Order: sequence, then C-alpha cells, then structure tokens
Amino acid sequence: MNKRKTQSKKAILECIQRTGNYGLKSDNIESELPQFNRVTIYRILQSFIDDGIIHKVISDDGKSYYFKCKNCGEKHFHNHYHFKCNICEKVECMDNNIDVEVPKDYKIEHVNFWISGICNSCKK
Amino acid sequence: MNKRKTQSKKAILECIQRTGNYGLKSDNIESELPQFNRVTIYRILQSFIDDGIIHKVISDDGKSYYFKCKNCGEKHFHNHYHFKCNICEKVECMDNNIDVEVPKDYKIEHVNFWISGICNSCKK
DNA sequence: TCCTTATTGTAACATTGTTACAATAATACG
DNA sequence: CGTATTATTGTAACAATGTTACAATAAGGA
Ligand SMILES: [Mn+2]
Ligand SMILES: [Mn+2]
Ligand SMILES: [Zn+2]
Ligand SMILES: [Zn+2]
Repeated sequence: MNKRKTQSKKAILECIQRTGNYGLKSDNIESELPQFNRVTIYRILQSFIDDGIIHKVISDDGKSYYFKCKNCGEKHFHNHYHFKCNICEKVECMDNNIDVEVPKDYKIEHVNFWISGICNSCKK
Repeated sequence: MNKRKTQSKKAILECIQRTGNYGLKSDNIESELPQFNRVTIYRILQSFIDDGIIHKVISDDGKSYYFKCKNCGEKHFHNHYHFKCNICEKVECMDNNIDVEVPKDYKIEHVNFWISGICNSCKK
C-alpha cells in the first residue's frame, strides 16, 4: 500500500516545478519525457492530483492542463482563473480570486474558469 | 452560396429551443434525432454558432455543451457562467454577469466559466 | 539478497470530433 | 411544373485524448 518514489514520478514532478506558474498538457510531458509511457504519465498526473500537488483545468477547447498547487492539502480549492494567450500559447494560473455568487440554494463544488486572449508580453 | 432551410436544421433548432435555459450535448441531440448523422449534427451546430444562434461552452470534464444565445449578433459575448448539477446533471446558463479583472496589458478575447455543484431543486 | 507488490508497459478499446468525397435534396429559373 | 445548380448530407476513414485489463518490471522492506 506504500507509495514508491520512482524515476517517472521524479521526472514528471520536475517538469511541473520547472514550468512555475504556467500549465502543462500531458502531451507536453510526453514529448519532454519520451522514455515514459503515455498511460504512466496519465496515471502519475492523477496521483499528483489526489495528493494535492497539482490541479487540472480544462481549457476552452477541451484540453486538460496541469498546474502546480500552492496551498492545497487534502481538498483542492481553486477559485481563480487560467489565462491562455492566443499568440504565445502560454497558459498562466492567475492569482486573482474570483467571487462568484450563485443563486440561493445552489452549492458550488468545483469551478473551472478559463479566459483566452492576449498576454502582456504579446501585446505591443 | 445561399443557405438552405433543411429538415435537419429545423429539427435541431427545435431541440435547442425546447431546452430553454439548459444546455445540450451533441450526443443528446443524436439520440433525440437518430435520423440524422453525427457529422451533420456537428456541422449544423457549428453553423448555428457562426450565425449567433447558439454558443458552445466546455464543461469541467471537457465535454461541449450548446446553449441558446439571447442577444448575440455577429459577435458572441458571454461573460456569464454555466452551472452543472452533479446530481440531476442538468446544465444551466446563468445570467449573472461576471466581471473579471485581468492584469494591465492583458486582453480578454473569450471566456469559459463553468461551475459544478448542487442545484436548488436537488438540495433538500 | 530476496520477496512482495506498487508501478509500469502494452494492447485494445471508447469517446469526441474532423476530413474527403460521393450521393442527395433545396431552391431558382424557364 | 420540370430541370439544373449546388448547398447539404451520409459514409468511411482518420486523429486526438483518455481508459482498462493484464502481464512484466522494479522499489524498498525484511
Ligand atoms: Mn490554477
Ligand atoms: Mn450561456
Ligand atoms: Zn502571449
Ligand atoms: Zn440538480
């Protein structure tokens, strides 16, 4: 039942650390780490989510992006948005918290906020 | 070059009208209208989007949902969120507008805001 | 070092969506 | 109305993304 520290987990974690505030798709990891199998990468990413190390966000074209968590423990909480620049294609995890009001008697369990546009460095 | 009013377009439009404020997935339409081909349904939905009749939103599990537009013309503008109830599975287009602030020199081109949780009728 | 079993690789499959091309049916026009 | 034009549709084939079952491998405790 004990988790094992494997080469693949180390390598994938390092990928994620290196990207800082930006997000990664699983196929980004695949091409950076071709020695590991696609299925393995999916499994490890899921286990990192379960451990509160990363969070997954769905883009406005249905792709999955993975981001480092900052202060997540057992439960993820991410009421912020993610911004994809349509020019440089970088995806940033934005710290601005969004307070959404849902109607009375609605209960929020999960949010997925995505914005696409032009980032500051691509704007002239 | 002229658009033609076909059986399939009429039937799909009626599906969408009937759902009111709720969203549909393309496979919902497929099963309601088995006489039409999958590809045709995708094509018609895309043409409705181009005409400003419906808008497409991506759920937090990567599925595409289609919603009636209220006042969209050439350009879509939808700074509202969509709420999926994890119990009854209905997806509602919510009218509350969300004002997001992006950092200086960022430009918003498109938003996709999704919330899942429990709706009022499923909550006791 | 050896054993147990957590982890990985492989193959096969599912879902969602797209493309190319031939067949069909809306519409315009005589 | 009948016919021609071509917008639209159906079909098959493909691509991208993700999941599952099961056999092979390797992490780490004894
Ligand atoms: Mn984030
Ligand atoms: Mn909407
Ligand atoms: Zn950019
Ligand atoms: Zn509900």
